[in-house]
Amino acid sequence: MKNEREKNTPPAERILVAAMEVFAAQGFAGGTMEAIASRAGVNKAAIYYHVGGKAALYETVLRRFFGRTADVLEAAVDGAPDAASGMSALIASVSAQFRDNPSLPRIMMHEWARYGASLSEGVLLELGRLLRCTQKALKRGVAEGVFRETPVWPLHLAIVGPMLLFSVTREVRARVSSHPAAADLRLIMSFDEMSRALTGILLGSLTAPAAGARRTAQAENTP
Amino acid sequence: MKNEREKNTPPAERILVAAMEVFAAQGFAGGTMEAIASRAGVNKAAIYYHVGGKAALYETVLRRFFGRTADVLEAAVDGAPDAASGMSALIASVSAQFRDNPSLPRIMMHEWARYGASLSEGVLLELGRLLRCTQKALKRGVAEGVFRETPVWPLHLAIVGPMLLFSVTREVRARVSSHPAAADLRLIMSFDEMSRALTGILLGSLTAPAAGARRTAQAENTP
Amino acid sequence: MKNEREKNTPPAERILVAAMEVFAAQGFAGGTMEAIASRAGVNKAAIYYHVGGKAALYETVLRRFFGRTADVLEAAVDGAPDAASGMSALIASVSAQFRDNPSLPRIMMHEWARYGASLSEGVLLELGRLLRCTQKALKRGVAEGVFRETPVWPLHLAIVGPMLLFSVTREVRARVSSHPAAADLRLIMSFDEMSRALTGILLGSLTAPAAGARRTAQAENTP
Amino acid sequence: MKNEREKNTPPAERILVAAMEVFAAQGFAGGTMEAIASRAGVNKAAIYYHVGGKAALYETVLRRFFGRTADVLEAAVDGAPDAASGMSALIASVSAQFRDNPSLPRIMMHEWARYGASLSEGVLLELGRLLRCTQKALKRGVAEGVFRETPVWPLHLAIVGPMLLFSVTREVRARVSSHPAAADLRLIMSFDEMSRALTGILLGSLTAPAAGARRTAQAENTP
DNA sequence: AATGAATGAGGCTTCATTCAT
DNA sequence: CATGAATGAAGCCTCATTCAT
Repeated sequence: MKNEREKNTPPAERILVAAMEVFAAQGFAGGTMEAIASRAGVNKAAIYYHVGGKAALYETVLRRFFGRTADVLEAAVDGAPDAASGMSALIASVSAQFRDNPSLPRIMMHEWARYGASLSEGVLLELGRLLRCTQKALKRGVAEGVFRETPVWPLHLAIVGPMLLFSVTREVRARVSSHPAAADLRLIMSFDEMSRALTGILLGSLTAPAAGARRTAQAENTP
Repeated sequence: MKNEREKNTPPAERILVAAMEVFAAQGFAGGTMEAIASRAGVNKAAIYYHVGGKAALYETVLRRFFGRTADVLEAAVDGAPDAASGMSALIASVSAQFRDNPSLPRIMMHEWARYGASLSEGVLLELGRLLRCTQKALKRGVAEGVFRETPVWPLHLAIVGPMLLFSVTREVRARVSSHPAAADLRLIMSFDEMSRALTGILLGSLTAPAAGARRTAQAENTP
Repeated sequence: MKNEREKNTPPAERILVAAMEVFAAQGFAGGTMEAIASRAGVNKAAIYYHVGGKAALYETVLRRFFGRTADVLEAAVDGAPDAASGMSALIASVSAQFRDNPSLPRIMMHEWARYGASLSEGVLLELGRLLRCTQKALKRGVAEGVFRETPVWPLHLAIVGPMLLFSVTREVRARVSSHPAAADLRLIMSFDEMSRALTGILLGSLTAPAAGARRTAQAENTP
Repeated sequence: MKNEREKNTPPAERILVAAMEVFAAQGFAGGTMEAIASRAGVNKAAIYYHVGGKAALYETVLRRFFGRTADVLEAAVDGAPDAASGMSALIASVSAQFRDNPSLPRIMMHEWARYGASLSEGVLLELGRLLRCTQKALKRGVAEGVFRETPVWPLHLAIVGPMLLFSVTREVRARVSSHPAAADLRLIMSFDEMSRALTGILLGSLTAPAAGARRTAQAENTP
């Protein structure tokens, strides 16, 4: 019962937010309607009245929040002055989204782990928009001649995967960081630092003269 | 009830494997003792006799399979002739582990998404070993003068994150790939291809003259 | 939402008809206010405004439709020129009532099966009028010397019982009649045919010289 | 919690009996698992363990008790020395079944009123056996030359319908019989009396020289 | 070592009913 | 008059766990 805004936000909206948080923390199976209702400050039956059953609620949450994220990423990519800063902005935006909406990465991970059991056509469309952002940022760089030709899909994974993992390990890292055995690992790091480090890795590779890739292939085949 | 080996494997082992698979697909909350027992070909009560309750079973699964993975990765890193191939071998090993044991990435994602609610001291130690592998591979390259100084943690995430996401999206990608809108995205890719692509990106960045990083920082500050 | 007359019939009337139909098909416990409201084309709350709660609605339905039936039967019996045709008209009227208002027999059966849980004083009076119809038709025949002295109650049951069962089995008989095992049973029969067959049985018995009854008693005692 | 036999009867049996009684009194929708469990003296979950969900329980009840009734009726018809006593025995058996198992007529009426919504293939077979009993008794009489040719189905209804109605009105008749307005109706009557009265009506008609039927037809067509 | 039976707790959902507008 | 919103109570069902054998 987050009393802060309980008054001014319509129940349907409060329900969606509460559901997002509960499903993020507990997954679809683990999240209970009871927990969602109490967190949203409404009666359990109100969820059925406004949204429908558990499955409908979950799907609505997925579509809604993935859609909003896609909106933000698209804006970030489109607003950049050049290709390199477009890619940087994309990564920074992913980072910021995950930082400001910690439920997002969690619910994504739960959902992927479940074989995307609740990924309806509508949700998949929103996910597709996310992938299109990476594609657009990449294509622009290639067109401007500053990025090497690179397959989209691994690049997308290389952006989202690390940020996902970084985001969801936040609490565990904080818990573990005080442990002497973890002292040298520098587990604590801000989203900005992580975002910059990742940008460094990826932009470095995208703009390099493809030497790295060649050398890697050699290393792979040599043994 | 995988009849294949039901006869020759001791019940306790069968239970752990079944639990791994069920928890991977459904998460901790969604996986039921009934499903695990039936998949293991044993009575429900047998699980309590051999392993203990649901929480104990889950924790045992985590420790067991993370431990085995750590064993394999350590061997891969230690067996490499030089730093570059060590890093390549690490990435390839992660890829192979996820390919051959599809439950592994799923259960990891579920667990991280849940705030590591079941990450006991013992499990954390196994996870620490995983991180040490990246650290060791990186340090060696730096010592040999072929890798730039790089923070371990982002590098680790940049290896594991993409491979995790790649692994768990396998089925959904297969489902979606026939869709016309996904035609140009080349979503279908073998673990080997993905592994090589990722190796290219990361080794390229690790061995580059650090120019990328610098340029990135500029891009970030320019706007 | 039977659009046909939705406009011209007052809400209270539409509600009663809808309730009749829903209660007939689902029984008191199974019929929902939601279903009734939607079928009547009104808001759920309107039912409370116009009629009252579920129990009041049900009772109103019972009284209303049983009362109307009693009106019709009384008219049929009173309008007959002689005793035999009075009895025939009674049976034919019961048959016609059940044919034209299929909810009537169903709701009666539900109600009787429930121990007449909702049979208030008012409803019982209407039911009493039904029984009086049989009584009147019988008495007239006895007075005219064409009917044997016969107990009213068994006769009433022998009229209403078969017609009830005939009416409510309509759909199931249609479903089953195509089955080869039911081929010789001639389950499909019009209300008119059934009514005539029943009239034949009952009038035959009422007008017979009471020999049948005596012989029956012998058969019973013979073992 | 009928303490009488709670000890010696297996739970599955107790559950079926309790379900029969509860469904008879309340119908399918109105009967609750809670009520059934408590009446059977078992935990609610035990019902799911032994029988399955509500629908399965209901169907099992229908099949079981209709089947038993068919057994009894078949035996009665087959054991009679001649056609007339066969028909008498059939009617008497129906009467005795309804008397000794008051849930039977109630559940039948509920089920018919519901459009036979739960009449699966298996249950329909048992119901078919009931109809076959009437058919057999009738055919025998026709073969022996003592019964007129008569359609089976109306005869069956004329036997079962009145007895059904008689049985389920027992309590209401008792309640109403003290009312002065009902004094002359002789509503209270034993099952034996009712059975004999009905036998008189039906045997009288079956053995009559078909005069009744002819006269009836005249009466119908005259107006 | 293994299992069929049993159960208390809790989860999802429906429903009759009320109320402010 | 009419209705959208809201809710407490109750219903069906599942599940982790225990226990006697």
